[in-house]
Amino acid sequence: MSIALIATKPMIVSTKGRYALRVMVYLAQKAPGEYIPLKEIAEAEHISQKYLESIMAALSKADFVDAVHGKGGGYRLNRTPDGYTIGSILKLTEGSLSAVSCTANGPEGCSRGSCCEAKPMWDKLDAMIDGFFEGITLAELLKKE
Amino acid sequence: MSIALIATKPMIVSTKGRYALRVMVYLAQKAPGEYIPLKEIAEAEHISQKYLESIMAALSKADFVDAVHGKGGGYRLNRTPDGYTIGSILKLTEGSLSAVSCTANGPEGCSRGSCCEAKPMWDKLDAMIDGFFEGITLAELLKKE
DNA sequence: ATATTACCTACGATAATACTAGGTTAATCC
DNA sequence: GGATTAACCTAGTATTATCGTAGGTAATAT
Repeated sequence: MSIALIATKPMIVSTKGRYALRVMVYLAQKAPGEYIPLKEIAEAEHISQKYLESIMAALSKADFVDAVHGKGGGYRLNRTPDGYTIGSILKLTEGSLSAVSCTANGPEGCSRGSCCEAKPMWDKLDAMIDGFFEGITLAELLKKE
Repeated sequence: MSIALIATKPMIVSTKGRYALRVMVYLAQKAPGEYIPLKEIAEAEHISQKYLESIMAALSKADFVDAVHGKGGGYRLNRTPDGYTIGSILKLTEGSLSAVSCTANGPEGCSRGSCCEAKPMWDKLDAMIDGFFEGITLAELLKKE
């Protein structure tokens, strides 16, 4: 069984980051403290469970969620939803939110950096995007509309 | 001859769009009305001339630049530098500046759109990025620092 | 013990970017 | 008119990252 995917273009936030966000939203909507098995999340959200596993590994290793094995186990949030910024979740899964490669590899990632007319613009853009995502918490995402 | 490239991640603005910007900046710094052959630009900017050709085709077809064949020919800007927004140049070459695929394919590009908690956030982000790039002209990019 | 669930390593399919190759058309200069 | 210059056109390729699959191991429950 294969599902036709809509043609994708490189984006600043890929499927991976958006899946992570959806899992976090799902967990946030559950009773606090309750452990939710990944199978349930994958089915409810129609996301490949196997693919989700790799994402959960990152979230778990970074201590964004608690995990317990075995029956009755699963994942749960570690903090209240207002304790997560969207930026922190996306940075963890995407690695970086830089909009251009010029700024993605540290301050000296671009050899033309010192003489590039556009560099200040990219820096400003990155700062703006970072501020945008760091200014929103998971809790705020839940309040619909 | 092959040049090792720095590992790249998908970005909102790819090499293509940044090359287009560099060409436009280069042309803007020349005497207005003067035709500049692509060979000169490619050498000065250390960009593959062949690759630039495909970018120039888009800029020319969209009437961002004038082009004349033959000796003494080349490309030149069509307007004064303040007549181009960075957004217009990037949209032309990148196709879209959407940060997520959810919003890249029109308002109804995502099947989950109507019930997605994150959709308003993506829309807001896109609007912010669009406003950012549309608020900067080529002329402003030239004024260093 | 067995079922459940997280965790780990490796591989594969697809698609886009960033090129390369080789030509054709149009303009200028001698 | 021929040669040169330079834009334009079509097609192909290498690399890379994303997205997903496959099959196992470790830990916790009944």
